[in-house]
Amino acid sequence: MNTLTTGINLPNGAAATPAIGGTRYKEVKNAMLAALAAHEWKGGETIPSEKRLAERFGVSIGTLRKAIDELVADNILVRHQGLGTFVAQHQRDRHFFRFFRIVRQDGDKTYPSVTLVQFRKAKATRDIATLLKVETGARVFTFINRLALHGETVMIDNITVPEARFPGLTEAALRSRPSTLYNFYQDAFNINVLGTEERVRVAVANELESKLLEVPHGTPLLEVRRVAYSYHQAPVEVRISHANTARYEYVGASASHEEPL
Amino acid sequence: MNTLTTGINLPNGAAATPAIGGTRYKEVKNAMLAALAAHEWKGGETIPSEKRLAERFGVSIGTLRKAIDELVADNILVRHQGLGTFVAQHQRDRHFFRFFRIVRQDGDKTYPSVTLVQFRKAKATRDIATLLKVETGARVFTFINRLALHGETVMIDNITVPEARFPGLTEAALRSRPSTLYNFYQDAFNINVLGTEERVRVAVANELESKLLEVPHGTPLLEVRRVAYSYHQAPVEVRISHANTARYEYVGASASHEEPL
DNA sequence: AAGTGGTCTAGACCACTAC
DNA sequence: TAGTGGTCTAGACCACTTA
Repeated sequence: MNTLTTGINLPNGAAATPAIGGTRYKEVKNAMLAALAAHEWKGGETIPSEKRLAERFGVSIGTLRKAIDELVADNILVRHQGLGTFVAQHQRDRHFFRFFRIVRQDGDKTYPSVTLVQFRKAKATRDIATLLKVETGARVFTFINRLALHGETVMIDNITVPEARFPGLTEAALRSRPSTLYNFYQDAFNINVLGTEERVRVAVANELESKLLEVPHGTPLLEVRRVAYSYHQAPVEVRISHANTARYEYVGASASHEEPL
Repeated sequence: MNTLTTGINLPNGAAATPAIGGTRYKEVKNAMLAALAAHEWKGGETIPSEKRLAERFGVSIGTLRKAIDELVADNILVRHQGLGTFVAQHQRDRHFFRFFRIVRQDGDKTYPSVTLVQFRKAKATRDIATLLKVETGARVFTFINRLALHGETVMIDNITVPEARFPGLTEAALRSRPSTLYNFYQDAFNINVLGTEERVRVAVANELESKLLEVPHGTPLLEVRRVAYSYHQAPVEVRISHANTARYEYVGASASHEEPL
């Protein structure tokens, strides 16, 4: 009952940002997400220090940290003690296996060697358009990658991205990208893939796939349909993969806190 | 430079528990995990209040809360404002779809109707024994479930559990369980399934499966191999599922913070 | 040495639940 | 009304990085 301390804490709702989120730290988180989506801070860059951000949003360090905690848990930010907080960047050696989930049956994980097999402009089919949330017939780029592990072709990726989000994408740029595909999206088009949804079923090899995978026409394959999302759950890529699981397999759900990579 | 406040914080390492974990809240988390593994608090029960636990472990409420935060993130504890903190319990309507990942191709999620098809005692094969971390030839129970969705048989589960952890398991008990299988493990054997690992590939229907799934012998099916883990990553169940993905499919990795159910 | 994030504290106030 | 968890604060001290 210390009446002297009454009123020390600001009443809730007096936040500097008008964003709605129920609690202060949610408001701060949303404000930071908005800044990220608006490219105020870009992939790989450092964001302002906790102290500065706390002042900017008019909250205490503890509250600011709780907002950042969640953005780190979402793999959107990365903290480095002594260095600062960074916008997470897709890198070959970091988080690559969070998206690439094909491993040898003995558990061995290796990076695939990727070859671009086909690249063309096209118009979105109804199904693809629905997944990408664009109009049916909207202009898209579609390309096919062949993935090999230990020298063996294991999977064929059929990838579609909307032209509106990837203006000026060319086959040459795709071929000469220095790192992973998602790193390329981030560097060249400011598109940050934050998460994916995948559905898996059995399919059958078509002509191209049976040729590239060196299996008989009609061989059953594992089909993985992926939609990749950026900020605000905006879909940015649809990918249909067909894998030969004779010696490799798909790492499915883990149903526990995300495995450390 | 307020010398008066020097020494207010206890030097690190003066924790009440001898458990090692780098930081105080990790120590507290480990101590709580140990208490949970030792069944000091059982599934569905409430644990002591934050205030009491903070006193017990000799830390402040904030530190205690950080330990509980992680246990909640791991789906081991559940908080209810005004009620208390509980040991999470497997329930049909809560988290069921975290483990059951077969949905209709249009995305529709329904509970499967499960029928026990076979139950017998057996000895662990080398492969199963390796996964369960028991001796080859150790006594196990193995049973087969048929799962139907919308009246259609979609998946056959072949489940193996070690007898040492499931003493006295009977076919009758399995059949008369009132809720989900993992809820039954928890209630009847104090075994809390905390996470799973799954690998997916294409397989082929054997005689029993083709009969139950009503597909021709040799039809390609989706094979899901699961190992379920309890505290300390102890494996408690191996499950090999074969699914007909003509109208249903497997919900794969999400690569973002765990989807809200 | 200066600046960053990482941990920890002690306590206020709010929201919810049960009695 | 009492007890619980949920949010927020203000600040101390530690560990790490760079210069």
